Amino acid sequence: MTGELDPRAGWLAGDRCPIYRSLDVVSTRSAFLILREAFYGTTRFDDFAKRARISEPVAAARLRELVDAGLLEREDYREPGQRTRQRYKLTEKGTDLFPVLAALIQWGNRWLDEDGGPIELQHSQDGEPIEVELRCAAGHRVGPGELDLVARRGEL
Amino acid sequence: MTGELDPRAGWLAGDRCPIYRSLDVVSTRSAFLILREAFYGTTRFDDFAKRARISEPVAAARLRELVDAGLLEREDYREPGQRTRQRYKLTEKGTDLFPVLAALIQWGNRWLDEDGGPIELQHSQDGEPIEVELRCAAGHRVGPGELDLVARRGEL
DNA sequence: ACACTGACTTAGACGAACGATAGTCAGCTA
DNA sequence: TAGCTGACTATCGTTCGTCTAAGTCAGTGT
Repeated sequence: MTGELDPRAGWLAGDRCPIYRSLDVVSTRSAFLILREAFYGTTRFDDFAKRARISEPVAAARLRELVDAGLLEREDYREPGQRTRQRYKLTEKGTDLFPVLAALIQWGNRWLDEDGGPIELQHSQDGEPIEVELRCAAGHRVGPGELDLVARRGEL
Repeated sequence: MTGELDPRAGWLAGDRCPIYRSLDVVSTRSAFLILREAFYGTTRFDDFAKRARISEPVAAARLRELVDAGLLEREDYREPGQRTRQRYKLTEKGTDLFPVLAALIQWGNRWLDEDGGPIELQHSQDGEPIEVELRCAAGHRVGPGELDLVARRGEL
């Protein structure tokens, strides 16, 4: 990676760094696993704990944090003949984190599993496999060596 | 997200899940920050510690783990008149993790910073801003509701 | 020969993350 | 009214991630 930004400055190391900030919200394994379950369609407390294979206290803590951070929202709902319960739904902010998970899936499939991984993502319209890619506003696909990191106007 | 996969099965919860496996390699904040620095061009031990703002013992531990996992490689090098030193370089496996970092940058800029974030990624060829996107093999851009999670042949 | 620098390691302490186990509480259902 | 279930909370102990402070060690420059 190149760019006008002098990496020696290290000025991004502070809390303005978007990576650093993002990691404030999802830095733990359990947070990622809870989000994974949310994307898979899990909505109920017990299911989060069971499917993410984390203990209930951890599930409760993580769900609370993710709700506080605005990635999930708690919603009352009632099935006929049942009492009112809560379910957890991804907000737009939470949904927008999906590329991170998708990139982890893709990388894990490619590098950590001999068979290319047990699952893949497909486009529901045509069944074609999905890839995470970097693309510039002009529509070009961007390879690893073709990107610059630049400061926004007024930031340096 | 929909798909043939019954989320209730929870069969992905184990260690075959690519997300889970990926998190084995990079689950800590310091690992992400070390990788961030590697992408920014950092190569030397001290610089990793300083720029990622982590202590030297943590830098040493993380660098060792990342080398063991095959994301970085250690290389001897010698500047004229200097003694032989080591530097850390991203391998292909490590480089291929960049979309994860890029997705975190994008999400952090969008949701955690009022001004859209201090930095952005640009295509070095034409200076256009870069986005992380999901695209299927047929070339369609894939939105949040348009993806299926499916098991690979022989996996279910 | 001695100081200096880069690249670490060692020791000790602390809080956060996590698991296991057990308990609570509200509202159906019998 | 008593039991059952879903959704938690409480307590305890352990491991993990991290820090600070200090020490090591090899090669270079003086």
